[in-house]
Amino acid sequence: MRISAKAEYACLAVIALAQRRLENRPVPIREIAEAQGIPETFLTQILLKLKGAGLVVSTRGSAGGYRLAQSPEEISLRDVLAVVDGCDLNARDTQGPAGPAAPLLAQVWDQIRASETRVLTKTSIAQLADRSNAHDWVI
Amino acid sequence: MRISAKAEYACLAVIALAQRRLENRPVPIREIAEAQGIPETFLTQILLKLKGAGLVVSTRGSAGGYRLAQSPEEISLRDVLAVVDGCDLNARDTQGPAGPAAPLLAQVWDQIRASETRVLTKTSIAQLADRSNAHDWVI
DNA sequence: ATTCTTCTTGACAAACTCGATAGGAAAGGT
DNA sequence: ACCTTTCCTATCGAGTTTGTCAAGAAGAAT
Repeated sequence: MRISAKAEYACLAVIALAQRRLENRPVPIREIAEAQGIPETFLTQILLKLKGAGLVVSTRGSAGGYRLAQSPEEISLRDVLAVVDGCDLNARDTQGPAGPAAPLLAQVWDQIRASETRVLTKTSIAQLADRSNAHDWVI
Repeated sequence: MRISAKAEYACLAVIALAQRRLENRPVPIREIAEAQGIPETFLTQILLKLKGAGLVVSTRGSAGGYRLAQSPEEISLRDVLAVVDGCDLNARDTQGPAGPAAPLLAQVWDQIRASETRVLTKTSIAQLADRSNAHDWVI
């Protein structure tokens, strides 16, 4: 029903990493934060989770930063959101009000989540990164 | 992305009212709360908002309670959710991070919201109430 | 009139989200 | 060796969500 700020930031960060992949060097947090307009301290925590999930890898030190662990074509929006939203994307809460009408509603929520998942799964990070580059090109 | 407890409670309450419409009498909050497993004091606030939006009407006094203001066929799930979620169902936040890739994501979020709205608009309270009655009938 | 039921209203508390702050650890440059 | 850069971790605070609690107002039944 509602897209959290954390989720959006995570997606933007991964897209930014995909766009700078050709430079073949780690991208510092600050650079991503400034480019995408994300609070730097919050992005720190998000990238840490993405690293824990194996989506990105980090390098420490003077020329350190983050880079993608996989190719952008293999990463879907759903993969990113599954990390930050705690994997409860399509695992519905089995602890509903348990009233007689609750299962009916749950059925509708499932239907909504299914169409949501369909869109997220078919949208890869590579698609978004390319589209964004194309947009910059026009300007 | 996520369905709030308040939203689910509101839908359950309206469905419950639809099911007891033939009895032609106001249904007290307590009765709805117990039947659907909703915290009674919280349901109080939700019904107040639904009344403010003109979806239900209330009668005070000894034989008082709530009843639907319209026929269940005219009420869609979206109508109910629009009330409790503060009308920001399809009005996307124009205050995004404003980074270069943000519009691309906003486009995807819009796509998701659109398919969401499609499901919610086509699902009427009457459909859910009937389905629930049929289910009880089988048992 | 009194009492009982029910809605109405406002204040309050626990949990989560969004972000800031501060200090530490690892690695590279000099 | 030293110092800078960067990641890493923990904690704290404002705001929202999710409820709870208690006192009040309005109407029906007796």
